[in-house]
Amino acid sequence: MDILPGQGLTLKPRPPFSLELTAGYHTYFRGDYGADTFSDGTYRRLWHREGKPLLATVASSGTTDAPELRVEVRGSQINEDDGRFAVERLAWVLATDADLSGFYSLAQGDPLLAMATQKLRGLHPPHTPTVFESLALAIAGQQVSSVVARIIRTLLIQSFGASHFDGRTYYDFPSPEALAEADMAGLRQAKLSARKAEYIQGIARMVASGSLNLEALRGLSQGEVVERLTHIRGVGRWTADWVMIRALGHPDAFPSGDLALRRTLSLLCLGGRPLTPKEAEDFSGRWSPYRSLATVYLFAASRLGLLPELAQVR
DNA sequence: GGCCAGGTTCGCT
DNA sequence: AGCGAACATGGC
Repeated sequence: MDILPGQGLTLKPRPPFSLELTAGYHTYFRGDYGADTFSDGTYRRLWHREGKPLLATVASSGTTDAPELRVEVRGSQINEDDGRFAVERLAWVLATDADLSGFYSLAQGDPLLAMATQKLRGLHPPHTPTVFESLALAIAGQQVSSVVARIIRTLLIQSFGASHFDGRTYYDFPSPEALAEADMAGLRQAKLSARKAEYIQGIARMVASGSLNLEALRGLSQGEVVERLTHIRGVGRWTADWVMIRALGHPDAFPSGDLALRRTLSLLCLGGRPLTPKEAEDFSGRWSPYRSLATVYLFAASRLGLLPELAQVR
């Protein structure tokens, strides 16, 4: 077990940045969720590089306006390249380079967002390490309630993403290879429906075999991403929207089919009157070209129980 | 026990 | 194009 490097790495996010909010979001502000852990001010996440497990821990050593993160990387026989890899991953996962200024300017002219950005100042849009991870997570969570989604996702990660070192068990998101080789019974034990198991395994097999390169979606326009993703069996518009927000870091995606998002919109903006996906889409136009951040802030507010306060704004 | 949840596909009109 | 059913499962 090595710790890298002795003197400690630092990461300087673009201010304002709140580790509490950004890392917290990964766990739905509950301490842990799947492979992500955030407790006692420390964010932990494991992933693999060239088959080697790397455990990164991050704690804040600055403030929201002068942010600085202390990073530690652990693993066996790790080298400086592993360290660089880990820091790069962290920068992406915590979106440390994200520029919030345009969104915050827009928010000044929108009472609801003004309140949300004030409450959630420094929240950067959290990203999944890989496109595959967000895609599989999204499919696992299709249609079911967030409570059920959490159960299914956690089981999936615990069943296929375990990694052992230093006498402990840690979890990474399962590799495409692991899910490609999984037997149907195992996937069903993770409470996936036969259909979802089939979707996820199908994608895992294509990625593992090299016939589908999800990482190549980076750099394509939103329209192209939607086009390509929705051609994959099991992936509809909702799933593509979430992948663009969570994995690709697109600025202006909006999952207008999302029931939770529509309910939030209904409560905060329409006094409880239900709205259709089309209406939600039209409504979201006012937040363009920052609709991804608007979505992230609304979900963060919801998970932190801030919706009642925000509902007062209008 | 029935119905609804952070959808998607498939088979009908 | 648009509509309904099926799909698993937890919670109210």
